[in-house]
Amino acid sequence: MATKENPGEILHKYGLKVTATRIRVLDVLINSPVALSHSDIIGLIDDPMIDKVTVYRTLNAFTTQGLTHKVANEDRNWLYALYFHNSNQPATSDDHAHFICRQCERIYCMPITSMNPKPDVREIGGFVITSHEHRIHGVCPECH
Amino acid sequence: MATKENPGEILHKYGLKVTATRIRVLDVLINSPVALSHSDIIGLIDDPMIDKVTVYRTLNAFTTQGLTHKVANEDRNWLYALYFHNSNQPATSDDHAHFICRQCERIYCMPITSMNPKPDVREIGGFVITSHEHRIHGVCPECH
DNA sequence: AACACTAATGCAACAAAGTTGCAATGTCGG
DNA sequence: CCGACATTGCAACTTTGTTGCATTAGTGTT
Repeated sequence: MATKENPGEILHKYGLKVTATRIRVLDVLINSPVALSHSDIIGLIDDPMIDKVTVYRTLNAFTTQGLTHKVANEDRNWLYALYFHNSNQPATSDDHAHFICRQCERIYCMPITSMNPKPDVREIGGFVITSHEHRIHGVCPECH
Repeated sequence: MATKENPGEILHKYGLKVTATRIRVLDVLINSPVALSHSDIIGLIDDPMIDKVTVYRTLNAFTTQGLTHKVANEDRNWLYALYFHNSNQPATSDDHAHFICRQCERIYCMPITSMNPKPDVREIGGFVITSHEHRIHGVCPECH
């Protein structure tokens, strides 16, 4: 799995210049089982010298390059997660679901399973379906 | 269908005091086939005397009382829609889907159909599922 | 190892959506 | 019609995220 590589190699592979802030942000993402917000990441890095704008731009660069994807939480803040977590091959936003724990409010990116069925029609009443996003609410393993 | 009643009756039925702003906001929602943002509603009322804070509080009151529900759009702004649109019985957030047009970006609240399958398991890998929200992307009838 | 090209950073200022406090006003049951 | 209580309107504020720009740093080439 891609997380066996070190952050520098991963950044290079995704066409991103290797800088100190990017390594630290990527490291935090690699070590998280859940999607993280900008403020989560700032908190986990826990260094007053880190610049918030640089972290915003880092996350946007990661997402543009396809290293991460973003998903809005229930408070409508962006959360970021690596694409290659929970699967061996790169995922796209179309082929995984998001599990939102109603207790801890954390969001897990889930691989496709029977919990996440695709629509079985491609068109209905003039509405043409091209993709779907499944947001599954419940309680995560840590919360019970 | 509930939209045959007038706005005053509807407000009363949902335990909301009948005021001029509430009637105007409800009227805009009744006449829209899609979910509307705060700024959409302000624009449709088109009266410089309308107060934005009052409209925010009106929409929160509608949602608290179960007259409307809110859904975040792709820009993570809240959109509001009547619960009783597109169905005869009141819907909950659990049993309908949202169709997001990738061209006009409008969001339609859809009744349950085969486009919107429920997860066929209630638990997987320690994740207990209690509800799901289906966000379906595609092109709406107006855009092709 | 040094160079130069280009991208990334750090700082301040800004933007948009939405909330809060509070005095003034309006609604509605009795 | 009155009084209790909810709603309104205004200003100030909060939070999240973006933009502009001068400075700094990474990277491929020589």
